[in-house]
Amino acid sequence: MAQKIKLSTIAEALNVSTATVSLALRDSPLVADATRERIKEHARTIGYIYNRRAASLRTSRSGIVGVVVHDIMNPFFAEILRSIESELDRSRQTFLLSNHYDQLEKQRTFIDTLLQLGADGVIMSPAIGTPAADIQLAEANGLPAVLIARSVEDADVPVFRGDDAYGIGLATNHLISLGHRRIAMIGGTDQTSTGRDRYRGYVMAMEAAGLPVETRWRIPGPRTKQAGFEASQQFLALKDKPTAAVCWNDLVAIGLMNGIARAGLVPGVDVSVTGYDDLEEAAIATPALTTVWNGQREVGRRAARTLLDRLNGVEVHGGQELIRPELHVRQSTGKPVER
Amino acid sequence: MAQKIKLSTIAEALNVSTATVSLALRDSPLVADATRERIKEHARTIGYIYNRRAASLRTSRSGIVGVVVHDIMNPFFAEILRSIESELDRSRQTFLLSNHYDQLEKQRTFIDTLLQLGADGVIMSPAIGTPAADIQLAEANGLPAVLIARSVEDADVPVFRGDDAYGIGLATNHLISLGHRRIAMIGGTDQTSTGRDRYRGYVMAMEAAGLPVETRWRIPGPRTKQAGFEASQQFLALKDKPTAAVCWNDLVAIGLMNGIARAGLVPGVDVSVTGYDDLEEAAIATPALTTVWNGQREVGRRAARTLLDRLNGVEVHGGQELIRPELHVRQSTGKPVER
DNA sequence: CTGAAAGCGCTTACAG
DNA sequence: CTGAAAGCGCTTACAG
Repeated sequence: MAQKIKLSTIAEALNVSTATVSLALRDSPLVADATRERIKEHARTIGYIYNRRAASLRTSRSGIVGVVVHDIMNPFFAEILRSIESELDRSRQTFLLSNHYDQLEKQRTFIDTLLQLGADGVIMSPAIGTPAADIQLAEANGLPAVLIARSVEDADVPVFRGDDAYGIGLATNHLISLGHRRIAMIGGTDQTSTGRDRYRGYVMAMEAAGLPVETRWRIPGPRTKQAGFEASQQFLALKDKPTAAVCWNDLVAIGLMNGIARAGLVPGVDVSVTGYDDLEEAAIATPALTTVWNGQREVGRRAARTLLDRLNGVEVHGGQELIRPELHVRQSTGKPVER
Repeated sequence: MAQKIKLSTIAEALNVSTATVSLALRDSPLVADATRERIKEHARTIGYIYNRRAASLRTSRSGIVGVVVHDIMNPFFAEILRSIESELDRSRQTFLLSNHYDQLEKQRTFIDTLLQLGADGVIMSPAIGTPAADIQLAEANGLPAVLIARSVEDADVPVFRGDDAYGIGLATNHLISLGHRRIAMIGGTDQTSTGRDRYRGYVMAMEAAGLPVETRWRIPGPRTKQAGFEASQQFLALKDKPTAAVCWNDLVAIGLMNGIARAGLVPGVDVSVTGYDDLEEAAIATPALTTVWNGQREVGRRAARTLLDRLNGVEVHGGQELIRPELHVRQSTGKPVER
């Protein structure tokens, strides 16, 4: 690798100042057209590489936006990420991705890295137990934050998430209207705002219909296909086995249906199952999954836009913005069959 | 946000030089223990944030490693990424992730960003059509590269991937040994080294067993669950319908099985299906999928280690390193049933 | 429209 | 063991 090419290399070769080169490369109208073209042409031919670290040290804007979620491999987040990506792409921000796997320490390390790199902002689905102080620390050091999927109490930043209580109510009421009276709730945890809201939505719907809510019908925990698959055993062994299951998300629902099928029962007939999120996969599952669309693309798009607005100095108010979910009925739910 | 805290803030407060502070914070043995502790303690209490841009401008090491793959949401890559992540984590490198969706332009933009940020290295699954020159450009500008999953002709860098011809041979031979004679190959493309190798492995196994290879039994293209699902129609309408299908990967296989089930046939009985990759999902599919373990974790781990070696100045030789796949037999394959 | 000079916040020889 | 000074490669007032 030859001598490093920098602004001054170009400046010397063309007999102009580095200031002129700098301005020309950034298409400043201050530079005469001819000069600008000459400079850009030369930069291209000698293979000049812009040094963003140097620029950012000077300007204190880095062009980096951090995104941290529980797990990027989870298709729910994957769909959100895709829409954040496409939104950010057009603004020429680089996005730095990370998982925290719900470990506060990992999340802190990532935020620290962003601060060190002088990132312009962060979009995060906060790890379980994130204190408001962690977010305030970021904000206080010039790293504006926008939350997705989960909220953090007392953190005065914008939050975009689905209306979980309402959404799970749609699924529960759908089952009730089909005639189900014993309905289980599988998966989720009380440690997240989402978990609490969904359970509350389920209980409210049951009670509004005058149906009993048995604590043993709740199997908390599962959030993955594998865990849903394993939960099927517990579900099938339940005394007064429910005829339907409201699942935490599509992954749990699909796993549960696989487990039910493995046990020789027919999901959608012997047991009605609802999912949540409406992943691409829901429509091609067997049977096709009745589920609640959770507005992933919308969440990602609005979170990204809001952050970009903040970066551009637009005044943005904190607080939750709830996306309204929709029920998508398919083949995994039907009238109850008693055997 | 108050006055920005920097090295000199600490130096002035404690009446030492910035050099001493800099050394102390990086645990240099050159600094007396007492001084070091005093400095670190003070840095902590006033909330000092290390400015990596400034440091990296000076040292020309950034602590950033780029990783770019076709699609991080694809579980095959997801598993590779997880192992890269855990390997990189212990070396305190930050990793910058990106998708290129097989678009050369996106890949180029990403590599360019890495160069501008002064990244230390890149691990990539090259986009279809990546010329060796793209990789040489990176290397020439001080960005060492390591390839995963696909190779690029004439690029003299380390490559880690599975032995695809051998692996698909395992699946094909398994079906042949069960008595299948008409075997389809679903998915994949001739535009990637992986695609060519897998098709070659299938053809070789068929010919070695003296079986005919009909071009209409090949349905190229599908690489996703959705596409596999859609391909089932074409497959089921085939003249002399094959009794088994070797699929490009687990996603295609699961999609295909869903499509077969939707048509009223029983996958694993009426049609035997094999996958490729052995994703976590393969074991809980219905029926459980017979597939070929493709060594994702191994690929990620070794690619990351090799890159870290290069960063530490260890001499590394270019060229392919093939991970040997293994057949995992489950319920989706059985003796042929003629109707 | 263009140039000379200062400065962003670190680290690294070098001197003591 | 510690300090004074130069320099990494940009951008930004300021002057002309």
